[in-house]
Amino acid sequence: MSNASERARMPSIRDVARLAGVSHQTVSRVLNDHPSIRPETKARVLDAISVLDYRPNLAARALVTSRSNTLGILSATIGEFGPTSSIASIEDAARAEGYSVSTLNLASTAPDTIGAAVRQLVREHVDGIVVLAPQVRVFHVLRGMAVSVPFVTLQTASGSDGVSLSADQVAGARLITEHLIALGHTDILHLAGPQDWIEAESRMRGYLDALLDADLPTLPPIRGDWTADFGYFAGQELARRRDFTAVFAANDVMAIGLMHGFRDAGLGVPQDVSVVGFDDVPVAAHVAPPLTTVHQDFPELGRRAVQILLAQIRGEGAPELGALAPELRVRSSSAAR
Amino acid sequence: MSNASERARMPSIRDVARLAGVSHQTVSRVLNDHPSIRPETKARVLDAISVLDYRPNLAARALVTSRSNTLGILSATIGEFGPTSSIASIEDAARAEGYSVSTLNLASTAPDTIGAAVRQLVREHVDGIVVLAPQVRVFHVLRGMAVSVPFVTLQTASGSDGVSLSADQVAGARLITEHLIALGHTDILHLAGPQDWIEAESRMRGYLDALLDADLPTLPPIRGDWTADFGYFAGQELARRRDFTAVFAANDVMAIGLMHGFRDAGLGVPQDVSVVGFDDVPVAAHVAPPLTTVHQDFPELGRRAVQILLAQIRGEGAPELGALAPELRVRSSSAAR
DNA sequence: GTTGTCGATGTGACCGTGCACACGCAGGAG
DNA sequence: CTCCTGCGTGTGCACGGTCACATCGACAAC
Repeated sequence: MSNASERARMPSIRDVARLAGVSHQTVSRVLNDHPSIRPETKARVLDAISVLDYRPNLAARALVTSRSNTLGILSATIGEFGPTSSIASIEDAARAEGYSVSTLNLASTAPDTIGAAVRQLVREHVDGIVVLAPQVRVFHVLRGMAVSVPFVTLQTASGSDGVSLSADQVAGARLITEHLIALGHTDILHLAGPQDWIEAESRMRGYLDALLDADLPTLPPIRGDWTADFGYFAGQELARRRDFTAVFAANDVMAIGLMHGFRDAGLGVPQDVSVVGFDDVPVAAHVAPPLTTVHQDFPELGRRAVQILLAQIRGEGAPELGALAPELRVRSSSAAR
Repeated sequence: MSNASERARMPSIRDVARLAGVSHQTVSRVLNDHPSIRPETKARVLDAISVLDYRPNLAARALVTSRSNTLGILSATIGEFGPTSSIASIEDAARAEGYSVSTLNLASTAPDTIGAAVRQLVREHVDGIVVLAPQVRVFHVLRGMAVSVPFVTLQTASGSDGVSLSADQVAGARLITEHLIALGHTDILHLAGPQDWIEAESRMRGYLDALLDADLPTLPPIRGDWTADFGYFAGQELARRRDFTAVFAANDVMAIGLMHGFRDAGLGVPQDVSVVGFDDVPVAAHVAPPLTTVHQDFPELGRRAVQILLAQIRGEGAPELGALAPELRVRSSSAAR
């Protein structure tokens, strides 16, 4: 009934030491498994630890070592499918390595917002940061601000300095564009992502490369915003023009909206026009018609990010990881011309 | 070129004090805006702070106050749409109140896994925990383990003790079932969520309540797993039976798969059978046919969770928040019989 | 004038760890 | 026998804050 449990201090390293009949330093050695310690002593300490149900105080440890065993995740993606899938796996991977994870969502990508976010994470003494901010701008800000902790960005590298990784977006886009070309399409339109997004640029580049290689004409791309609603309106508008027979949408969600727009305008997919997407979201296989798209292994991407970041933190060389090859998933939304 | 910057200690409260010509305690008072401090002194201190670019060391503060200004998020949902949307808003709300956020994903919901996760967060000294673990089992484990920090669960309360909140799932399910009844359907099937999930139970209850009130027969529900793939196979199977004219799927993703299954089996939606879902995922409005569903305000849910948790932490009374009313979104996948 | 109260500030201890260093003891080299 | 080396362990301090208490002057009440 009293506040006894509230007052009860957690057992400290010295309480353990007293019970085990050793000095606090010896306990510390056991905790950090220092080599030179007698097995018998170690056993006594471990005993005391379990008797008292002792847990090291992470704040105290962070204070003295000035490392927190925490990774920060800086995310500037509002509910996009890919990044969201990566986040969960980043977390798991980090926890598996004994790191905690502190997440921070960015509402805007204004440079000072980004700066403030990074500073906030630094304040929290994170040992490293994974950045999921696929906007070009964020990339530049980070490069310019001399972040004091190691960080990894999850996106296509646009330069060679700074550690960064991603699935090979260019290759994926090229793959799916070539798929359309192989089906006999010659007039292929691209419904792109927002200009600021690195992945939008990469996907467009892959698209352009494929067309160029095949000596096909390129149409001016439509700039979308990743949303299904935009895809829908674009579909309604585009149905009036008929100077294309296939559309490559930069992500599945826009592709689904686009098909809806075409449908409402009386255009059949894939009879009248082929539509393909990018990402392979879970419902892609089940919409009408099932969507041809490019599959990416987002969870693996997250795991690799952690691997690279930890190597950096520990001062090891970055593990050599080949680019993650995206895979074509051919379904029914694309057909021969 | 040297490691000068690496050696450079961050400025501490005493450095600031020295520069401002006051004691370290005065600086501390300024930081925690203590009332009795001369404006002039305060200005001098603030000056020194900005000159040195001083930032308080959170670990040191956490050590002495034994509070970390961090909230934990315990999530046992693998990529479900709803919880994922809530997480982002929980984070934002927490950051807005000056709290950091530490996220922890659960791979399994085994009791000891949950226990370990909670202990891990407690070890990290979080001041409170938001639990997004809609499984009944998790709920019971938490209730049984006397967690030493305040926590809030984001799900339908199945009892009155323990703070918990969610959109009113029962009401939403009832709403959409009544919609089907109003369209003249009398044989309505339910494609339910996994048995262990609280929300699956609530949605089923709403469905049953509506049928009971209307004196309609209930068919044994199908137990699904939330995935589109399951919905697809269920659709193919169910197409053989024709003892129903409408299906209420417990979430949109299953509904989309279900429609695909029906389609492949030659059944038209909504001509031959009506299909409705739950959640209102972004693509729901754009699949073929656009899906009738129930909209839930997940971000608001997250914000409220933080509000309640902080009130608990600060020892204030819980703010009285009415249940979040879900809204019916009628589209084309449901039609009169 | 003495005493009490209050505002503004300083002093020192303490939170729970890890680190640098010291110490005793054993064993091998000279 | 002395010296050195390395193992196993202990001692004291530092990390960067906050808290309890002391101090000191001004001013009001008696």
